[in-house]
Amino acid sequence: MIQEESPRTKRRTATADHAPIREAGSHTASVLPAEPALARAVAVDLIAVLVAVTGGEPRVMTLDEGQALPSGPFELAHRSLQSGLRAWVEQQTRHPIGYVEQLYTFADKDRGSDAGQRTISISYLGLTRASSEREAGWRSWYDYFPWEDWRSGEPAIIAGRLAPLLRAWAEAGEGGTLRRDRWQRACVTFGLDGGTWNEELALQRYELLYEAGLVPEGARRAAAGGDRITARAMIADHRRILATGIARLRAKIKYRPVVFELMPPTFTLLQLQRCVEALAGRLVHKQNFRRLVEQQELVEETGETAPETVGRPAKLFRFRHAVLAEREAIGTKLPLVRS
Amino acid sequence: MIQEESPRTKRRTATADHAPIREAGSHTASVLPAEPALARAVAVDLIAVLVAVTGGEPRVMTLDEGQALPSGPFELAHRSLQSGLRAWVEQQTRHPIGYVEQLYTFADKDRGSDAGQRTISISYLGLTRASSEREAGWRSWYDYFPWEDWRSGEPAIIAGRLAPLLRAWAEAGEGGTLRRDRWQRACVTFGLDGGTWNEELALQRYELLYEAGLVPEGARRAAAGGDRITARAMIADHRRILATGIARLRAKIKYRPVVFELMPPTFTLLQLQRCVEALAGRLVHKQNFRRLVEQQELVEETGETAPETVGRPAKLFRFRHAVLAEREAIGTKLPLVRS
DNA sequence: CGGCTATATGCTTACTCTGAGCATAACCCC
DNA sequence: GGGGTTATGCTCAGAGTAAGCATATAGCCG
Repeated sequence: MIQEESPRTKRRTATADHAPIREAGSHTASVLPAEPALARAVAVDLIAVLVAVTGGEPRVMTLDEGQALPSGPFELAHRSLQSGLRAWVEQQTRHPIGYVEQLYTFADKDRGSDAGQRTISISYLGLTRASSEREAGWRSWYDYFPWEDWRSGEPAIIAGRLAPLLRAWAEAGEGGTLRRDRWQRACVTFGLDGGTWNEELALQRYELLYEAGLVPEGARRAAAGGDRITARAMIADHRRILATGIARLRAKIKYRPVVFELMPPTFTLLQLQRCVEALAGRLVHKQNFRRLVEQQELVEETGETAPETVGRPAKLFRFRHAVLAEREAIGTKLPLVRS
Repeated sequence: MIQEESPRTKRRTATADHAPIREAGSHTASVLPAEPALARAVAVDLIAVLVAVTGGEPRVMTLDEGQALPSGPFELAHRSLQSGLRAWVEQQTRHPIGYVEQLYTFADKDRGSDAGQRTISISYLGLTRASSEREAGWRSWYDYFPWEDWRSGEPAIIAGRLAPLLRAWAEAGEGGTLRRDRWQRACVTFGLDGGTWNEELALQRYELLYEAGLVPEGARRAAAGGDRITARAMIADHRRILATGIARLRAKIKYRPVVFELMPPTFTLLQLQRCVEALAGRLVHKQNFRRLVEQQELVEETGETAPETVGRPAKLFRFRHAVLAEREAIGTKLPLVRS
């Protein structure tokens, strides 16, 4: 439900059409002197989707028994948003984070606690190398999105639970157009009814489930309580932020060499492939994957071979950091197998 | 220069390694009761990169004689960030904005006026259909980035001014590694020395010029004042935000059908092509462009032909809005001509 | 009317990219 | 040495795409 605009807002904007949002000459003063009350009630939070890959699983750092993403207030001492986040996270994990990227900034009204209080949440995606020890807080992100893991074929939960629930939701819509529209969206995002699975749509899928009232976070809109899906949830909109991070990372590994931020200094090509597969949630054609990685000169041989091997020993590679300077717009494309 | 962390920050984070950024159990209260002072000094601004294409030129809405992007405080009355921005912009332009997308959130310290005051700037990209009348405030974005327009071949400013200035900057670096690194970055981003031009690197190019002290905004680092480049500048970091918007839009038109947000209801394929070319800053192979647009079924014929034509009359098309529902991950790819 | 110009539109060709599969190599174990 | 396992090399066919040739349809001008 849309709240009415406050009288002050109305007065400001209705006086002149095509008037600049902010009057000329006042740009440098970010808070207009006339409206000091506006600054009072805003708090700024930083939220991190911190990702590592261990044991063949993509992990995300969580708190509170997996119910929340790490977050904390943005402080004046921080030079910038990113450095604030980076400092915190590096203190947590002891490793430097190679890669930090801003995800999205949220400020929906229902996020804050009381009225008149508002929180801006700036979320970041961070990649870190897996630590050898198993630390607390790291959870497989497929605990939260079991339908996103297609590495062993289509997850049973889709045909078993999601598809029927989504169809019921679609058919509960009022009007033929709405019904058709809902079902089409379900088919497109979840690859139902002959559609193909697109791993990059993780966020859209979660949002569709939210809209359909099929996740606990959307409980207010949900009809009955029995139609939920068996997956781990999170407080507030943290699971949505996680979905945002997953979608962004899945898209990014295809055109930027960011996977290497998750890898140890040296690795075999199969390890690299498993890492990509863990993130993408789907399998990759081995030979084509090697071809792509090698012909793009993303890696170079160390001359050694991997220890503790079962079959033929694999060569060890390291990331060619030079590519970061040489080119801007390349990455690891995924030669995906047809299902 | 990196500021020291405040004592409070140190105390909070140094007590326990691997401690959660925010203690378990306190997630829903976005501002911790123990730190009410942090919220006091933060203001939130919305900044818009509002784009239209008129007269074959990509235009951006500006204020204050082209020196600033429209911006304004985020208010409590706004339901969400995006709705706040959307409401404002629609009141300005009278047309509904078809497309709004968040760009980036900035909070660098030097943005605010006094110490102890901090501004968070959340920037958005908005697309609107060109209005027939020529309104004030719309400026070609190539006024700000003349090196970005390759539609008539390589802009003279690159070989004439930028390349020499960048080379001088590179050679002024201390140490062979730094010198080589600087020059390599210049070559990659600007396509110098046999490299190819990549129109999506608009932001990196601006940032390189900033770092080299070649734009007035980076004046503090600039050596002499005479080495600037003849282009229109903006206050604060507004030109950087504009570059962010340009880069984002140039990338997006290749995989999402957002160009149509800038087109009138019906148009010829050449008009569509000119619009894409204006945004991308480079020419496109006509026949291949048509093939791509048609075989992706992005448009449908209206049955009419364009009036006021010079040569053979062109068919009129309209955007097939159905594609937005049918597919998620398609768009207008650019069959770019080789230079 | 025929030629000229300008745009629109159709078609072909060569080349690259990529999904997919076959075949071989190098190691371990028994 | 045979079987199992992983690594690695190579080929092939189909899709996608950059580029160019050719034709169609209009206005204009002599």
